[in-house]
Amino acid sequence: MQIYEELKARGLIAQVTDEAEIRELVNSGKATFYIGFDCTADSLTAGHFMALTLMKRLQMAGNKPIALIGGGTTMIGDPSGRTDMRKMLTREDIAHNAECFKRQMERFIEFGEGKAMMLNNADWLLNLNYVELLREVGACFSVNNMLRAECYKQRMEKGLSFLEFNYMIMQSYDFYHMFQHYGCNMQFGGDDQWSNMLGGTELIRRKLGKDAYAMTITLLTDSQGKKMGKTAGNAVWLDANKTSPFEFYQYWRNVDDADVLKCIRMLTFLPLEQIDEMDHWQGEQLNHAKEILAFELTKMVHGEEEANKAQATARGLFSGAADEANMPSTQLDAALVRDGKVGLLSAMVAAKLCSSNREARQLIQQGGVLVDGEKVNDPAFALTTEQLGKGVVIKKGKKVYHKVTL
RNA sequence: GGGAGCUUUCCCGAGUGGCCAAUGGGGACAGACUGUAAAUCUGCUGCGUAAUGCUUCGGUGGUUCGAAUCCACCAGCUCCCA
Repeated sequence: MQIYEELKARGLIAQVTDEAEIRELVNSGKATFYIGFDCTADSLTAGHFMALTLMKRLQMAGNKPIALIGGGTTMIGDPSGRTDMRKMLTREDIAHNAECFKRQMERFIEFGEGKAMMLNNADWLLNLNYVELLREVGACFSVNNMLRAECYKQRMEKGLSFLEFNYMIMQSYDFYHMFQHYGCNMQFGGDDQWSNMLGGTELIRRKLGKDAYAMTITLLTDSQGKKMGKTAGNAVWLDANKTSPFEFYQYWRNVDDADVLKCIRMLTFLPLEQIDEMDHWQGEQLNHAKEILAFELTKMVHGEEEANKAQATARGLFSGAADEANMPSTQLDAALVRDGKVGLLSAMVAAKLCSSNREARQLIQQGGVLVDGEKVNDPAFALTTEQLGKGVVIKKGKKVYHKVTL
């Protein structure tokens, strides 16, 4: 099976500009393609991960990836898929974030001579001259068409600033620039980028009379149609300091039945034949599929060793025999000790299991807290220093485990 | 540039002088049931408690015994006219 067919079979392709041409291009390994990453945070997220795997897949098929760091476009902020304006970031923040992105990407993609390239659009966007740009590319864009683009339409009610309106032009310019200077003939991106990407192919056609292609990746959404890769509004990060390998593992371990196979197919590198076999798994069997998913992804992001640890910890915890070695832990501040004890409430807040004593108390009263396997009903419960010396496992709800020590 | 309106707790959205920490919905979290799933039902959702305590309703200042609610100014946003 060739790469294009594989991508299709994995359900990764959402929209393409010209299927026949693109198939030919990627299958023959002649594509030089880019994917842009706007550096709005200091770590990549699970959402970016899919784009990285796609780069890798295409690289393995002989194509040449360009990872474009959005040092310039982040200065503007992409309005696509958002109902409010992004917070403006400073140049320093953006530079810092770009650096973090770079380090994380290097773990997945091989960069270097003849391999993948990493570029930063700050290098050409930040020095553009306004009037020149307007004359050079501004003339090629129809405001009428832009306003019809899906990504702006959604914003017509809430309001759209001129700054954000220009995002499409910047992204188009990126493609145009890389087409000329790096032979980049294709762009990939999330499906919400479709209109921005078309802007680029259109610009290249108008300015250079050449064809360039665009393809979007299916957005990874759960069965409710919500974007995956977030917990309680927080992103699942690839940085181990922001989302520990255990938490990362658990996130995937807990996906809905309805989404496991889709995730395995889209995100892992397991052979399709193997995945097809899992396809008819039902009920409890899917639990095993979830384990496979969680393990595979953790392995790719944090390495095999961490994946094994996370899996062992998870298995131990949920089969009752607690293996405390790898669970998240917190060392309590000695200042919390009163009369040789630390109140459970303050311990839980210190471990960030709750945001306030109030919340912790409520949890305890509802029977949601176990200390070393014993249910605690008394909010005044305290942990002795001897206990803490050995380490105490606090279980919040069904699946949050945390070890506290002194 | 002129005019109208809006700004409430995580989100949407009630509330137009005391009965408001503030209706309702969503989400989140917890309990039961389960397969570390979904659905369902229940609880809970500012902070702190011995407590009728404390701090909130864009910002600042004012009126009042008392304001999220009234007034003034400022800021942000939306709409209409130019």
